[in-house]
Amino acid sequence: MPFSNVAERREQPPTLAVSTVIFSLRDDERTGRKSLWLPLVRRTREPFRGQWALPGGPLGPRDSLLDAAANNLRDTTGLIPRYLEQLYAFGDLDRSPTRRVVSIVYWALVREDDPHDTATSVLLDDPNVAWFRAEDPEVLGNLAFDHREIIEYALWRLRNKVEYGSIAHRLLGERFTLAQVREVYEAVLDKELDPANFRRTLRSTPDIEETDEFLSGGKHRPPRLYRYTGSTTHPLESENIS
Amino acid sequence: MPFSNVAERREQPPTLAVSTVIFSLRDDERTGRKSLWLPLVRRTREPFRGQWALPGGPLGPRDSLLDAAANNLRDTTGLIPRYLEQLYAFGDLDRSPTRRVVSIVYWALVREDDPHDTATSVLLDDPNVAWFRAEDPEVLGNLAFDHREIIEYALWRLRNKVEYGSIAHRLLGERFTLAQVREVYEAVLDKELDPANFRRTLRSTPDIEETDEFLSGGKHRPPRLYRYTGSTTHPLESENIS
DNA sequence: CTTAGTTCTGGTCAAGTTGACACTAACTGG
DNA sequence: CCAGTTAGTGTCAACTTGACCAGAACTAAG
Repeated sequence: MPFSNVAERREQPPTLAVSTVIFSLRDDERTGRKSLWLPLVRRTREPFRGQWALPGGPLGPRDSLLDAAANNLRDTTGLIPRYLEQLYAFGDLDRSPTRRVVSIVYWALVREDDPHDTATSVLLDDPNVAWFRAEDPEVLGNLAFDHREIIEYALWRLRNKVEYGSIAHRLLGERFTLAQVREVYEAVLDKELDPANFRRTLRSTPDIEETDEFLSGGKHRPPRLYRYTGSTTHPLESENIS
Repeated sequence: MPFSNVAERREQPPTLAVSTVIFSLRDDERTGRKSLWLPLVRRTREPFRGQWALPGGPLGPRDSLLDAAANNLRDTTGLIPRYLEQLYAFGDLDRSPTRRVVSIVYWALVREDDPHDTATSVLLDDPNVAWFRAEDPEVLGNLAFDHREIIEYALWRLRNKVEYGSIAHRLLGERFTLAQVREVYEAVLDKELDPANFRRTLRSTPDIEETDEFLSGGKHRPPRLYRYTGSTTHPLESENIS
């Protein structure tokens, strides 16, 4: 351990790191509904060796914050999310037991079946990366650093955001049924919604556009597919990955 | 200038700084209504010497991010806001022409007549600190660094926030009339609101409580004073200044 | 003292939105 | 072709919203 006491390490200039909370929608046998999952990486070094943590790493001198988050994510998990938004900067003095670290945390929404998302292969092969239910108390209770608070804050932000904006499409594919959008809302808000009323409100927003296609294969009338148009987020919050 | 070219300075570890956008509500003769004002400090050193900039400074090794913002604000402007919330971390490579700087930006809402707010004296005596209309194009067009974008983003966040939460009371005193709350909304949203309807909606929220007092002195029927109760913000976003 | 001017405050009404729910449409699988 | 399942439409009552009216309660002018 590089510093023997708190006073000493506090004199060091703060280190800058970047981490990411990634949410995806997956089936949850426990509830029968879909719910939110997130990938974690196992720490291979002290402190917190062996415990699960958010993917992250130091800020390189040549990377913007966003690039640093995206690059690190690619390297540690194989994920290349289309959507990455800054969540919060965490800078308390005692976040890490060994050094003063300020972490800029990003959050991402990914789709299980995204073609960009090469993660499936990487994640399956690497025992140090795995997906967990975002609200599993077992998981949240044993994370490294202050990552529990970070995830809980990310969940809070997600809920707030889904309520008054449309980010649901980021968890879905290019085309989607209204029932899929409803599943997103149900997973995030954790309650059931009336399909008919939900349809009515969604169709009244200008952001979602009907296509001529239908999704067949279910044991029922094939639902129409829709497409997302429009952008309600601030430029700062919708930068694209370079 | 410490580094002669871009490639060289980019190899340096990023410097961490903290800045703050402070909004206050003041009379605006131009519109007749109240509008948002913010204090800026004149830069005394290169780069951007002589131009106006947000108050800010480097992150000290012993300060949390919030403390750093609060302390710096006190030292440069004399302001001690009750409310300080993290806005965003700005970290693009070319924000500063001389060094790589990552700035954690906070934003604050202060009241003109806050007893905490010792700023009046300091601000009046110091020619390098002054208040400006937050949306004055003259001012926004001549700021140092990327501070124009930062302020515009802060305004955007403020509008979003005031729409679905109650932060108006932070710009007002302990007790306030409903008309004062309406003035806040009118200033932030930049449109007039119907007093009767506004009253109806405000009184239906549980966050605002009637008192037995009335405000006399106006040339009209004295309005009842109200008090704010309740807290809708996430713990992370309502930390108190130490 | 009266009256004009002002804002506060309570109310009404029509239009729009929301939640609950009934019912028909269109597919699959036996 | 019939049962099962979800898609999608329609309706109704309750609630919310915006526009506006009118009385209440103060100050200031005469």
